[in-house]
Amino acid sequence: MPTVREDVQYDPSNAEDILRFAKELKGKTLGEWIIDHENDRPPVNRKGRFGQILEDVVFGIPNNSKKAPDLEDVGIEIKSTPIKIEGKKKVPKERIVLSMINYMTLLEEGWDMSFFKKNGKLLIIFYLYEKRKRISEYKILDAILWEYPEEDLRIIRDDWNVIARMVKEGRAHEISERHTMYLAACRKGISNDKDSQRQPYSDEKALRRAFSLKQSYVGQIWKSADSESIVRCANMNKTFEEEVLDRFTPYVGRSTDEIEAMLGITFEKNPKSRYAILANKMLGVKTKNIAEFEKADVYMKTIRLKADGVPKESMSFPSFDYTEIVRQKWEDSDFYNQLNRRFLFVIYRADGDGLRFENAMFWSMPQEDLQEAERVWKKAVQSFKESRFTERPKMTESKVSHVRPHGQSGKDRVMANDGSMQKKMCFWLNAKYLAEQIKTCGQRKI
DNA sequence: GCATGATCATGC
DNA sequence: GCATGATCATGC
Repeated sequence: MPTVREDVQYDPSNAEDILRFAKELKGKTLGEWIIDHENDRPPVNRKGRFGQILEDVVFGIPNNSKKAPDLEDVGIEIKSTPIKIEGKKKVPKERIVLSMINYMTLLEEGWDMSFFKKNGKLLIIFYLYEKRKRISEYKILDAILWEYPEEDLRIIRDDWNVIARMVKEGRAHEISERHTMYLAACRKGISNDKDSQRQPYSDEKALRRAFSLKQSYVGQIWKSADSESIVRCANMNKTFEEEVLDRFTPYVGRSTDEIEAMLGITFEKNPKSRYAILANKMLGVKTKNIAEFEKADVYMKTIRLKADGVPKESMSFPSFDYTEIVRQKWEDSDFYNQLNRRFLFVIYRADGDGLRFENAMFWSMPQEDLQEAERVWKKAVQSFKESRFTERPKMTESKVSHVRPHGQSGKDRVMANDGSMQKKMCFWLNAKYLAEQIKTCGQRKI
């Protein structure tokens, strides 16, 4: 029996071609395939039905539960997973369920055979789940070929070991999803005795379980589908930071007009985000979601210097929630988390009427300044606790940071910890402090 | 010229 | 509709 039907429009032995075919599904619905099958395949909304139809009708792979991946030649397993709309965001609706766990054979099969061989490479089709629609109407959002990044694989392998160890210790019946990080043993089927499984080192029956990728991890995969990778095609001998800074090199010293001309962009108006947009363009990416930036928690900020090298403005951070902040400790506060990461400063300097791109640099806050920020934060929190909302730390009181309004207008108010309505505020890094940091950091040279 | 308050533009 | 990054405006 052939692995795939003969009329499929892709080459099942060529991963690239499979991905091409899958990408072409974007924007389509299963309805486009199953019209002719309406009678024998009523599109009832039933768990897993979307995946079955997709594999069968679109990819031409008959339903099976064999050990080998769906596309055996290239070792690719096809998975479809629903995305739902939550507020304004699209997020995964479920975990992705992988192969069943067979407690009796798990240990002898080992990591490779029991897990990696079938689940190591996934072709993931994301579709938009909409409550009132039939599955033939769900729109396919995206398709990606997923291979686990090295650092994720380490964690997943640890997760697998946790599960295997419990089987080895005769505790398969105690396995739970909360024991693992990315990979989980999720329950499968109904929880009655009839459905329970034997395990090798105990007489106790264990629930049927399958390997699955946790919903939060699916969220990471989904996000990465949506972002771009800088190092994907980069020179492997360079570090990530070197690669990033190199992208900016051709523009160093050029005026923003020149850069815009080089990049072929024009601004009709003069949006406040102009230089941030320009920074993204110089990096050579279309979106803001640069995969490595997200993973490494790098925070890109544009800075405009006056001719004398001092930033024109202080640097703002997201506004805080009074009710939250008074309950938080410094170590788990938002401001601490915002500061305690790597920054990428994209720096422009005033030159005549316009601006010149000076350079880009990575920066992290020195420890002693982080302590100073902590002092400012604690002072602000103390004032809020005592309902002294106007006595917030001013720029003159600390060399590092201060608190200032940050709303959409002066009328932009939020509920404070004492129930009163107060102006929306945020922490800022002082312009002068930034000037000093840029100077010392700049001497280390990019 | 600087500190502080206020607001704009974008995108989710 | 609002959070966010960024910048503008004003008064001392």
